[in-house]
Amino acid sequence: MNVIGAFNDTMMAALATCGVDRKDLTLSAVSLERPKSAVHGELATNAAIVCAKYLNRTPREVAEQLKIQLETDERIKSIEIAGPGFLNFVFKPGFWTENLRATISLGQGYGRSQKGEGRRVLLEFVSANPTGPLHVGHARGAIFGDALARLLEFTGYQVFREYYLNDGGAQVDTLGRSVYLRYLEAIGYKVELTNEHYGGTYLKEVGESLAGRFGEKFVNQPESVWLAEFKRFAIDRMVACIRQDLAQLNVQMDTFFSETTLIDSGAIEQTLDELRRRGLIYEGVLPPPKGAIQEDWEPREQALFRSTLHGDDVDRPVLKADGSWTYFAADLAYHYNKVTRGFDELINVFGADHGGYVKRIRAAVSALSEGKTPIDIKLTQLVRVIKDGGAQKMSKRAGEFVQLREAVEAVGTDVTRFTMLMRKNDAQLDFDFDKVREQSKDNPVFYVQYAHARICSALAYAVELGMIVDSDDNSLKMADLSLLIHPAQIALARRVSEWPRIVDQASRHHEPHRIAFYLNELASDLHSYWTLGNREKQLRLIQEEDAEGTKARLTLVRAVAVVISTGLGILGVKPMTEMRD
RNA sequence: GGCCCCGUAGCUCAGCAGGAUAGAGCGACCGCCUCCUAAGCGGUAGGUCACAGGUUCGAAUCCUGUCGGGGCCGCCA
Repeated sequence: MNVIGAFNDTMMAALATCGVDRKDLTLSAVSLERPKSAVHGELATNAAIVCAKYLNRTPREVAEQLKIQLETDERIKSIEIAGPGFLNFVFKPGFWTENLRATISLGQGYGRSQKGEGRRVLLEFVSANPTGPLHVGHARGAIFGDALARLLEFTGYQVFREYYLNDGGAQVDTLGRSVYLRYLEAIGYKVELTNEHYGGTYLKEVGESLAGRFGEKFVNQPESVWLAEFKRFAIDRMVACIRQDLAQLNVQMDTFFSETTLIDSGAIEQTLDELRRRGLIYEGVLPPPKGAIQEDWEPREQALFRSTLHGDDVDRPVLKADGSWTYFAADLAYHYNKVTRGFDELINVFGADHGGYVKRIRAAVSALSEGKTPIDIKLTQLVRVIKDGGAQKMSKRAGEFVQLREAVEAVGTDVTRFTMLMRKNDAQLDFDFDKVREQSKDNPVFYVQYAHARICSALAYAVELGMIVDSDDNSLKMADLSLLIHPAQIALARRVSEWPRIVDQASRHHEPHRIAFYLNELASDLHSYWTLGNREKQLRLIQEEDAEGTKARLTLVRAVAVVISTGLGILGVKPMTEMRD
């Protein structure tokens, strides 16, 4: 049920009778939206302006004809032509309020759509190197990706959540050597970690486990004896740790895709063979990077991927000087794998430090799928952690980064999630430890939660008074909604009606933050209405002498609660039914 | 040098696929609880949407350039 969408269809039909071909592209520029100012009606359209040129008539004429067409519609109260040819609509109150009944009937299904038509989307996110626990910066990608997944599922897509595990590169050797030192340390040797090692104390227990398992077996042994085993052991531990961190954020992966399986299975060679067959791999010499002076740079002939044919700036090497694959070669194989798994769309969520990688991945997918598989790459910008009034530096190698677990334990999963979703993904974010744990009004999540809790409280009170049967919605479904006539009530109902449209836009743009902002506005409308009841007694939700009116008003706020609860669900935040301590 | 992101109120940020008089929160100031939760509400003050061109009936939004902040730039991942 989407009353605005339904009216939009009516309008488009009317436009067709004015002579606009429904397939014409100018129709995509036609909008039906809530004007900024209330004097321009409840909804306004630019249809007449947009189509005037196409119809070879003045906007005013088109507007007049549209007005006559639509004026007889039973939903309409009045239509006004304004400015250069806008049509401003005011609807009968029932247009908005009857939607409340539908909202309650549909419950968590209100706003859900089948826009995605079951298309299969592979969403790759987090993909942090398995060399330590997640930190606050990773949390943003994790939360963004997970909320996006929920949003897409809500709009009819089938989403697969995947973590790409970089368990094959040199950084994993570093990890293996680091735990070897911790292993020696656990046995009782004095060791010195250099900046060639990961110094985080979280590796100590890994060393202790290894000592417990192997005793002194690997002491004074060459790397070739122990490295492979220590690497594997450490990675398993790190992955388990990362899973825990994600679970604490309420994030679950469907798959962890291992880089080493690509190497071991020969998938990289196969992918490169395929590309070579298509003439996209060649031996060549790259120009030196401009600007930044690199004293050790030397021209070298190497195998290159012709990514410039697919929109990249330079061709990319796939083979290192020592004969091993570059990271990008593995990535080509990985994305070839994604393409051949038959997904309809790919989405990658990267951290800002991978910004320089976007074009070559796009080029890779374009080449590997022959332009058939669309890919969207979302970058999440940096998170600055503010603690004790200052920004914290994060350096994994030095082991002094702010661990995610610590943060979530301090502020809670819901607050962490909501806070990070109140920012657009490509804007920088300050995660202010001190503020966010205050549980005060500086915290938008409490504002929304509070609105929901207030409604639950009122409903519970009405049950206590015997005015409705229980918090089950059946007693509300029969309410006489024509009793809702106050502007504040209509405004609230109107906001509820916007929900399907907000969901649709957020989904289309891959921007879950729009849900968070909408919920904030909805909560604001609710609080505003609630407080009006202090002054104007007839607006108070529960009035014992007015049973029918009470039901109607409770229907209104119950619908608000449904939307808040659904919206929070998309963000992965639990609604609260009470907030008393 | 090249590429990507950002530049909107004192601060942190929204601004929907170009629409009419640019918004919210925080901070400042003035008000509102005998009452369904004041973790709330109403009001006042605060803007050359970085700058300059261009496209358009119409630009914070699209294009080009300049300036400023951040990120990245073969043999790290």
